[in-house]
Amino acid sequence: MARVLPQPPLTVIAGPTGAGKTDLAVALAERLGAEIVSADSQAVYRHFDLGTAKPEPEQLTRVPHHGISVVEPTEAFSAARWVELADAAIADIAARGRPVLLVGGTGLYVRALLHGLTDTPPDPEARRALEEEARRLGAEAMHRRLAEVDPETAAKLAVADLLRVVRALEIHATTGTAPSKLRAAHGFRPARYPARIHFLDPPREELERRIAARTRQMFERGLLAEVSRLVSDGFRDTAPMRSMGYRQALAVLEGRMTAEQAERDTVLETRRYAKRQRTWFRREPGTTFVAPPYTTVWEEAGLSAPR
RNA sequence: GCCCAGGUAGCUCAGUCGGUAGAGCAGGGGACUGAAAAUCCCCGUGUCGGUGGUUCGAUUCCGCCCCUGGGCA
Repeated sequence: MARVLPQPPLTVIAGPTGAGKTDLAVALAERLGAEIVSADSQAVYRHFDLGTAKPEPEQLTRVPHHGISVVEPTEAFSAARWVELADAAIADIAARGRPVLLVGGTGLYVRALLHGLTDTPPDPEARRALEEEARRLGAEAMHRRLAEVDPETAAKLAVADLLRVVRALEIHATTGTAPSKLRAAHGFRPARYPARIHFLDPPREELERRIAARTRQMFERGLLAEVSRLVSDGFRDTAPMRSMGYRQALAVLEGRMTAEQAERDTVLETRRYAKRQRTWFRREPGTTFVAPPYTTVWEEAGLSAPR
């Protein structure tokens, strides 16, 4: 665990896809002489460029970015690995005497960085065994089993949420302790970084417009071509291929969807995702929701908003 | 102008043998501790096109009107 040093609060710029995080962050970073650490679970993957809406090359040269295109899609990535990367980047930037701007919409990553995760690394073997059992016995049986070893966690998880049920059983299998106990103990640790989180929250209509425009642009710029390249490079069954936009583009290439359907579907999914992001950050401590033109973000950084 | 089929939730439609109605999609709310752009949970009142009539009671039956689609002129 990183040592908690006395430091000014970390400025975090969060917000739904399409709210304008990148543009704001780049402008702000230039004025502050800051560097940007990206908290985006998809932008970490190399080769997945168009559909993840990474910053433009021109923006990347204007301000140093960290956490973008840093792993191969075939690597098993995780929130914990991202935290390691982010910790290292933050330390580096601080050593250079420059401010840090944490920018991104992945709630789990932000929370993991700010508060840490429990010390329960994954156990691929245990997981594989559990997944195999789940295939044989079904979700109900797995949930029942979790209820025996950790009733508290079982009560919180829906039977159908196999992903979390299996992970909880995996933690129990490798540590011999109920995950709820580990989490409760973890809750008492101090924050790893004090932080001010600004959640960019455009009015619904505006956000919908921006999501639609941005999705159209992705397809126009050649998302289908990118995906076809990714498939022939062997990235068909990787995590980022499952994300919005990529999933739909793949369906088009495999003849399961028309291009129009794909674009429409991507817009819908992105809208829903934006809602989930809002829900997540609503209960993240230290978060303020701000509407465009986001002047309070500038003011809190000690600057006056441009124009 | 005539004939036929429809007009029910934002959309597509089901249904009520007369007791004011329900699915899918859309939409909304929520959960989230190492896959997280993932995974998962919950939420259905709307002048049943309008207006008269029959009836204790009409969205349901009858008349007329309006609208939409198709056919015939």
